[in-house]
Amino acid sequence: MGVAERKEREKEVLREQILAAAKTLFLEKGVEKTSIRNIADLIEYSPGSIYHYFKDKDEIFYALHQGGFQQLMAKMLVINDLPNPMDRLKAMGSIYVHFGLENPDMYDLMFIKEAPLDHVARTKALQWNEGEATFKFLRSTLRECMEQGYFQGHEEETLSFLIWSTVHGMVSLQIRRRCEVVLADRQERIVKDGLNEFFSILDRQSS
Amino acid sequence: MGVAERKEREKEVLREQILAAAKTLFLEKGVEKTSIRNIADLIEYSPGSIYHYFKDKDEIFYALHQGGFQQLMAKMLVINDLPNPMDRLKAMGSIYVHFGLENPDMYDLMFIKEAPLDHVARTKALQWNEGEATFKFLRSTLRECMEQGYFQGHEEETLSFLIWSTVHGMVSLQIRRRCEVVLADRQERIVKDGLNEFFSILDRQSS
DNA sequence: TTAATTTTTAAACACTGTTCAATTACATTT
DNA sequence: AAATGTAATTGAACAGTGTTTAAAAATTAA
Repeated sequence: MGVAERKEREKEVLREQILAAAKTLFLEKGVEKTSIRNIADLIEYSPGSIYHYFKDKDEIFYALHQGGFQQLMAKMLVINDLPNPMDRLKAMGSIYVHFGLENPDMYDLMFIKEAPLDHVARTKALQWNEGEATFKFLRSTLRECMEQGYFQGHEEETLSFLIWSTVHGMVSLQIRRRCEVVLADRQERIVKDGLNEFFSILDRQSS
Repeated sequence: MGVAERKEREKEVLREQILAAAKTLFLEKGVEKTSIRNIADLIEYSPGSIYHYFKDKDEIFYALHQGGFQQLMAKMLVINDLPNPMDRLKAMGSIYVHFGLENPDMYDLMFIKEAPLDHVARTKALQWNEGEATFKFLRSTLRECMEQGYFQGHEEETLSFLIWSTVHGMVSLQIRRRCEVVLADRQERIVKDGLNEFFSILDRQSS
């Protein structure tokens, strides 16, 4: 008698409904302005019922940010076509930056907001698997570049962090509106221009 | 009869009191967890009275973030002692990063939080003077480096943005706790190590 | 002393995340 | 079919948020 299994499935369906509603509202208005009551209204349930499916608001947005990492990872995987590791490294940078600029709210949740990491800190023992997987992907690509003679004298982990910081810095300054006031006229182009300058510096790190 | 002037001064005193109380609470608990009622309690006034001195909460935190820029600028000015522009550029990077790591809440307010720029957007015509002054300081230092033969083939404004992004990226990934989970063991050192790797790359941009 | 002006307050509004006792719905057992 | 047990759902409540506003208090000017 698979009644327990059916109820399990039904529960999962409602969980997904909550997440879908949360995502819709969140992409419209951002995390802060999406309330539990908003989500409950959209799926026509009472606010309290959401707490039978998620521990708190942070857990909902942790689940959403996981979807973001799957999106980003899927885009990243296409670089495996490129045989040259330096091309892969640069393609990763482009994909990362484009993802951030095209999905600013999701990027915000993944790399800026504290909500998902607050949840991580309270449950799993300081394990942010989503971020770690992405970082390892960068590290392994960089290692291949170093094996081909690039970035001699540098340390793999530190340089990976530096590269991540550079692209994250550009995206987050743009997303959090520090560009539109300092570089008003070039607002739209500045990140892409900056990325190209970055690539030309990377290319010169072969000797 | 200087009664108008005296009242003006008294009003200014209370404005400063509000800001001081806001700063105290904000450095203890951050922006979000500092409420108007908290500030009012601390100076022993009613919550409503604060709105006679500040338009809204954003204006209070805009005023606080101005103080942060003064702090940062004061620290920056000591680099004028250094005759070599490349030394000045690197010193600026060190000062910027140290400021961020030692004053994470203030850095957060200055370069990550949306509160101050929300206020900018609503009042002045898209002018963020504080950020602009700091950016111009970086640009003029970089220009001197380029005059000495560094960073040939690069564009001053774009490269300034790239350098800013790099240091901002490192600080903000650290502050928003994306390091402690990905680089758990090196959490404390990673930003300083990253900065040194960055300096060694900058030094090589002379040919 | 009266009139006018400024400052301050308490109360209210419309929200927020979260908890919890009570109710409803459903499945299992008698 | 009726009674029991369990899981899902609810509405109300709690303690908080930023902000507005009408009334009151304090201060200045006439």
